[in-house]
Amino acid sequence: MSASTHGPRERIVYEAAQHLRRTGVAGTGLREVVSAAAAPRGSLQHYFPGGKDQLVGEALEWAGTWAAERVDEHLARMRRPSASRLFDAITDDWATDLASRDFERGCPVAAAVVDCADTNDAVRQAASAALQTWQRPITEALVAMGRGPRRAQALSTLMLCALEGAIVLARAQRDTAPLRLVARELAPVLDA
Amino acid sequence: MSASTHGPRERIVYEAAQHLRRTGVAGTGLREVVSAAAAPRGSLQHYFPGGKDQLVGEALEWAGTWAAERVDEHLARMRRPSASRLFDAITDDWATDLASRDFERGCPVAAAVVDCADTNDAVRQAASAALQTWQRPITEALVAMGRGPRRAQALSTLMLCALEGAIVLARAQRDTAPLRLVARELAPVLDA
DNA sequence: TCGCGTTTATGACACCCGTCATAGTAGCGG
DNA sequence: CCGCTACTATGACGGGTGTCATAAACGCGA
Repeated sequence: MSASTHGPRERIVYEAAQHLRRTGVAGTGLREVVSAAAAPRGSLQHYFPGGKDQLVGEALEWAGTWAAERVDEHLARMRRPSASRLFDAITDDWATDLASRDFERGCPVAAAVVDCADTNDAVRQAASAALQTWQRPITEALVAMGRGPRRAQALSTLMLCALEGAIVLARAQRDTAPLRLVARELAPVLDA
Repeated sequence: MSASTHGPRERIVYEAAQHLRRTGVAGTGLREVVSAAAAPRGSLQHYFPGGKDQLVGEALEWAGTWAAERVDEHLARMRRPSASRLFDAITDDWATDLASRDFERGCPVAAAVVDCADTNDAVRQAASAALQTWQRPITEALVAMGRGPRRAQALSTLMLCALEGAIVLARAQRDTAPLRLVARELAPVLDA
């Protein structure tokens, strides 16, 4: 969960993602990111000639694969996996993260969509791709549990919708209740 | 849905809300809002001495009450209202709005939360209040349908979570499918 | 030791931001 | 007509933004 491999480039991408989670795309200053990453400012134009768009894109990609790996970890840890148990684990992850950091950080993908869906198609596509990266292992797990591909896709979409919305509500009211609620209410649908 | 009463002040608030929906808080420039509202720039410091925070706060409040009224309209139009039918109507509203405007505009409340939950508590509180304003008529309708107050509250929270998340996913992939999906999948839970 | 890619350093650029100070104009009651 | 309030107009300020140009240091192979 910390700064992946130790190069400055990786640290910048990681720190960009974290900053995205807190203040969105427009609120994320490149100078600030670089200084938080303890990286030289000159590295920006060297490693990210595509400018801010490229950096944000890579941050989203990183976040997507990180989330996907996290899903796999949860699945590996379960002795008898089920859809509701997986969703429980994911929402619990987020509830813990939100509460422990005082609701500072949300989902970077949601931040990118909300800020850029209209004005920056490159970022929007990166967000969409990150979402797919995240969703794939969930869908595959559901298939492994016996659902048909279509049904698995629908259920994983439902999970991400409820999760993203619950994160927004949780941050708004500074309370993890929405996350616990969606986990509880969706369980019957997910396990049906 | 257009510019409420015709005063410059109202137009500014309305236009601020619309701009929030497109580019978030940080991406919303005051000069731009004022010019879109065809209002004099001087009106800003006259009507909103609290600065940008006040304007954003009022925009969120306006959006909250507007959404609440919309809920009441849907309920009034139904001959035999049910939880799933109400949720259908709401998601359908959003799907139509998103598609008709090419996924330009999302939910202003989500935008405010994503951008400011960490850095601007005044805006965060305004977002939370708007969410409550929106949720109340839904909860009350569910009570009128026979649910207990606690259950009604839980179900309305579930609706908003799924809706907010579905809006994010829909904008990311430029497809209203997530909205239709959550409406379909949640129906059994809502009507149980 | 030289040379040459890779990486870093730093300052400048033009632009947009929110806020404020200040002066101006309407419009209405007296 | 005056006077006062509500509103508008406009320019400036300080600061932050992403981007670029340019030069310096580094590090490794020859």
